[in-house]
Amino acid sequence: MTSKYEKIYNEIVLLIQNGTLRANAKLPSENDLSEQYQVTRETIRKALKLLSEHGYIQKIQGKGSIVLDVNKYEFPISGLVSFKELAAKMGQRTRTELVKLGLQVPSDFIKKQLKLEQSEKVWEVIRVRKIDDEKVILDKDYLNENLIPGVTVKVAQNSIYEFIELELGLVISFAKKEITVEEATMEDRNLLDLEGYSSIVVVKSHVYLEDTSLFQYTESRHRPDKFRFVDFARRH
Amino acid sequence: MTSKYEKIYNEIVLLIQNGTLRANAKLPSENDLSEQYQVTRETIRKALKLLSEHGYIQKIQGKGSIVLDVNKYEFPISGLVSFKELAAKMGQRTRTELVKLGLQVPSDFIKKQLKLEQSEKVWEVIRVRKIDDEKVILDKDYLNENLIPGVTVKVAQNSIYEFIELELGLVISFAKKEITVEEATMEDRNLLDLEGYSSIVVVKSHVYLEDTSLFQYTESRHRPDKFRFVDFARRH
DNA sequence: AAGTGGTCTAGACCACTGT
DNA sequence: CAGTGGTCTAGACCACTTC
Repeated sequence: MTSKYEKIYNEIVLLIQNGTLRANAKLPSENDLSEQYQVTRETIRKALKLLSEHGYIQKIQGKGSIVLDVNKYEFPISGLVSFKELAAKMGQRTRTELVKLGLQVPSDFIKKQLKLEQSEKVWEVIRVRKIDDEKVILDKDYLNENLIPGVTVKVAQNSIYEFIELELGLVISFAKKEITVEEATMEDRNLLDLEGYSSIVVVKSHVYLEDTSLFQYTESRHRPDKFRFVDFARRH
Repeated sequence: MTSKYEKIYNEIVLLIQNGTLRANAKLPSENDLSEQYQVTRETIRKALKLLSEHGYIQKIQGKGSIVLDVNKYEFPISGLVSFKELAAKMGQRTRTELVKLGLQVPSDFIKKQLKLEQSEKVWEVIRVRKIDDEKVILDKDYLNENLIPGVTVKVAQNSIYEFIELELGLVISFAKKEITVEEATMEDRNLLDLEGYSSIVVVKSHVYLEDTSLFQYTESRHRPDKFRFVDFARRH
């Protein structure tokens, strides 16, 4: 069940993406929109709030709402998006290789990252991401087996997030991410095509479910020249 | 004039930051809060929406709102925060050196970045940021002089954002940012203490005012070991 | 069944922008 | 001044969780 304001949001996003609403165009006023969509103004405002938060429009008091210049085919590691979802936007240029999948007693470091009690096990999933046939990203995932049971080779080769959301019916809610640059390890050198680069861009994520339980710790290790992070930020 | 929901938001943030509301504690229900603050539930919900977006709480349908574990003294380059605002959180360990301030005819590159017409001039502001007496960040700012007139040495040494918001009375609204890793230039080597590092983390920003006019292009160039980007992201 | 958050309505008043 | 977005109200119904 999608709400009215989400439907309106999606419709307007489509209008912007297919060019019906161009950059710098003015949206109809909130009153007009509430007339058009046969809902109250507050419902329109919820849709416009979403558009504004996602960088599609700018609201200006007393004037109206303006369509912003969206750079569509950016590479948005921003937000909380799985590699498979990213790859879909990049076309046929990406490929994933599963290096390792196992159910393990975690190291002290992983135990600390996942805030585990004694004797809980974790899935270790190590994957190499190829872009244009170069191995440029090393993803090391650690998943709490109590929360995420039954990870298979098939799942790891396809998409863990898809498995969690569709098969297990869980809702992924939020993540805390940290980007740093570190010296490449022996593992990085062995598994990636580093081409002489000696440092690695590391994106560390702690990912949580809707009920605030921490289910995943990930290190996504990128060759520096292939790393790009794009962000839209509003000032508060 | 701050709205009711902003006041309520600020009050609850304070309760979380000073420990009155600890991590994993449950907030009163929305009905209780609307009773407490003598406002309607929708107004409470606006305050809670803000708290949720900023990573302070998690709302769970049918259950309630839970205080999240906020890592307070992180280094949040996330969002849209000036160096001076950041420095305030880091205590007495930072210092800014103004390297260059001038009003110039822009290069083709800058003209393109700022989408300038013919013959418009820009302020070039080059500053080195020291942390613990090491020169680790090189900030190169380019400001459209038509929009931001009268930048002085004093302003550049203190805070350009403070000048824009307080002196000029303009409202900074949003930015598009991009993080990449590049080879250090001669300029980087000359102005920073690179300590043998050959690459630089570059944060490029296009910053806009409330009326969607683009007023600033910035390159913030960080020594890799001193760079850290922290982000809170919700999945949509 | 009771309590929670999620959505939606119909209306009001305000602050700001343009003419 | 009219038209815009920003805030707030009082009430309704729904979906979900817990007992």
